[in-house]
Amino acid sequence: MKQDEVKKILVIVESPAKAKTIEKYLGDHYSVKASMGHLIDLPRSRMAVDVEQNFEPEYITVRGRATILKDLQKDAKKAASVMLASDNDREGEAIAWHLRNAIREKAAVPIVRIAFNEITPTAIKEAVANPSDIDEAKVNAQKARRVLDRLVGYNLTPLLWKKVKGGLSAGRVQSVALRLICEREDEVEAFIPEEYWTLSGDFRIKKTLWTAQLVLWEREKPNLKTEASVNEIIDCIKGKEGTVSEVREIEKTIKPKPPFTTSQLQQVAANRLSFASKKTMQVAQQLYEGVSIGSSRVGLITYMRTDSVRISKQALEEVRAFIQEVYPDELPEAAVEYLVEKTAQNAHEAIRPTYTTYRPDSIKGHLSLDQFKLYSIIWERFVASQMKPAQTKTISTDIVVGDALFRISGTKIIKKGFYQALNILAVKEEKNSAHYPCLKKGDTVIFEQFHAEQHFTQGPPRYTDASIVKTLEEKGIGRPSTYAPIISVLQDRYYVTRSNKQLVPTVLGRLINTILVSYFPHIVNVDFTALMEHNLDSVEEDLVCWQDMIREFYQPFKRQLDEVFQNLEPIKISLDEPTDQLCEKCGRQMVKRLGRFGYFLACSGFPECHNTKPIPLAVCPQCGGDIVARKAQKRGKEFYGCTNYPTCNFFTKYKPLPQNCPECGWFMVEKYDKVNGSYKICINPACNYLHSVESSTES
DNA sequence: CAGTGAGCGAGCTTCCGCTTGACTT
Repeated sequence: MKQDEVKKILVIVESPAKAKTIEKYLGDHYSVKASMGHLIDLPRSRMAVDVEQNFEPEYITVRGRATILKDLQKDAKKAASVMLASDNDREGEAIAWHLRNAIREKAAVPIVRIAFNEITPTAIKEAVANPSDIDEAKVNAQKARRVLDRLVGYNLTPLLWKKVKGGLSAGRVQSVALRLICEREDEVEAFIPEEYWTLSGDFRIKKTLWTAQLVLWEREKPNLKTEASVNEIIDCIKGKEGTVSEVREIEKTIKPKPPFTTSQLQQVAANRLSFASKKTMQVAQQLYEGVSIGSSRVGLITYMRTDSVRISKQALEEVRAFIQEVYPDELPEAAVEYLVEKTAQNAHEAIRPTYTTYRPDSIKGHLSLDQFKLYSIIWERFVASQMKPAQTKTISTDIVVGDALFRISGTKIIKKGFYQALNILAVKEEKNSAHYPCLKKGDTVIFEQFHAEQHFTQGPPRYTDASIVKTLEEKGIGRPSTYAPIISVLQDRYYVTRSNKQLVPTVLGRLINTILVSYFPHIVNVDFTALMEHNLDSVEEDLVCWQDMIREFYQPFKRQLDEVFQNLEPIKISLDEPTDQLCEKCGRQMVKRLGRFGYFLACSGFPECHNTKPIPLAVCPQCGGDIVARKAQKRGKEFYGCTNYPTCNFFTKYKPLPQNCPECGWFMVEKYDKVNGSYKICINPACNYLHSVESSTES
């Protein structure tokens, strides 16, 4: 009874997983609760920024978050004091500020702000011992950021509704991402592949056949545009003896890479594991929240939304002890330091395993395949980052034949260094050292055969999840928590589609981009965010008042906005795509059209003919009808059924793939299970055709 | 725990950033 009367100190953090850990560190006198992000924000339904009244924002409790806020207020009333421990960055400061205001309304308890940049007992205890006040200037910087994004988004978007059509959107971040993707597509289209040829020659040493590449012809880089030009060279050198003119050895030191930030994790997971950004974050969240190992639940990685490569002292000591034990020769004298980007807000550590001692292989049985893969790359990258560099030796051998210079080179690892910790992350050269021929200057070789090979110059690559995230991060656009949602929103708006792993703009996406770039080039610009961040810094340093910053941006923006609203003619170009289907009602061609609920087939004879139907995805194996996407009653998940329902009740929750089963002709679907990962399989339960996929891009 | 079944062509939609769960019978 008496214990209940002892008032505890209420600590409020953002993430519930963090709350649990911190409560453990702080002990009985503290109660740690989570806000789960922002609880108070601008309403979604209206602008809620009073441009006449000095840009005063109107804040409300976020829909669905009222109970959390009420509970926190209740807890605060019963507490001895409150410590606001939201993340130590701009958004975190704003969360703390809103919480303080809300708690003050209901409870007369002392409220302080505490901050820490890592979840370790030392850091937490130190933070608790050094409370401070909320940094009002930082809060103002967040306010400016929030208001600016609202003004941009909620002004540009209705312009698109009015001039193009409903359901569209525009914003400081998404519209720049769209622009990048569209401009890259322009380059891809403008690119004209050029033919070129290369020449290689085979020679033998004992039993082994080696292939050398032509690198110089008459002392110049060969510029071979046609097969005839290659043959000319071959004619000149055929039958001549080759002489080794030089053998060079180049040694190279290769340093390990820093531990993962969110952006780097998404890039590597996309490139190595074929994970979409969204999937990477979902799986990382699972690892962060914890998996059951034995009877306990273990959070396997640190927080996954971070822009920093910083590592806690405690983790450094642990990983060094681990390396000492497992790879004793690869432990550097001192811990390896990595530079934290100047633009990073640095509120969290890098993404790393919480305990290095949980080696991927030792806990594989407790993880799904995807969890195992993602955990492995996080673990490997972290351990490797604190090991000694690797060393390679490249032997490059030049062989002269007449006026031609051929070269053959091979690289060998001479010191494995951090490569020893890499398994999934290892690349070919790291796994097995390349061969090279044992030749020395003056040796002669006989070329048995020459090969002319035709090539074409490659155009610029389209953006992928990996490369768009990389670019956005480099330009400072978006934050770790938004990289994945940015890609999703472009797809949800039908601005961009995914083809294999590539991001391809749709006709609609390119139209929207053209409008935005034509009339708002300064805003839909990679430099706009950089300028904004620069100004926010001035607000944060209390050099500029946030309203002045916003006003300077808003006045010209508003003028331009009014002008475009008034003078731009509504865009009426057709976005319909022709199909080879004919309307069964009137015989005219059907077209693919984008409606409120996605694409559908419509008769091109509209409005005389009102025939519409869903897009067929596959042929029904039961009755030959069309399989189409359906939604279970409101908010339900999408499923796939036959258009002849209820006569035919064929039904599946798996999305049909474009190809049919080569064995029975039924359609194929992609399934996932924890043991095997993703695979393609025939929908026919009696058919066991299975086609495994190494890559799964969908989440 | 399993079952899930329109419409689009009119009258609602939207921003960025912080965080997790998530339908009905």
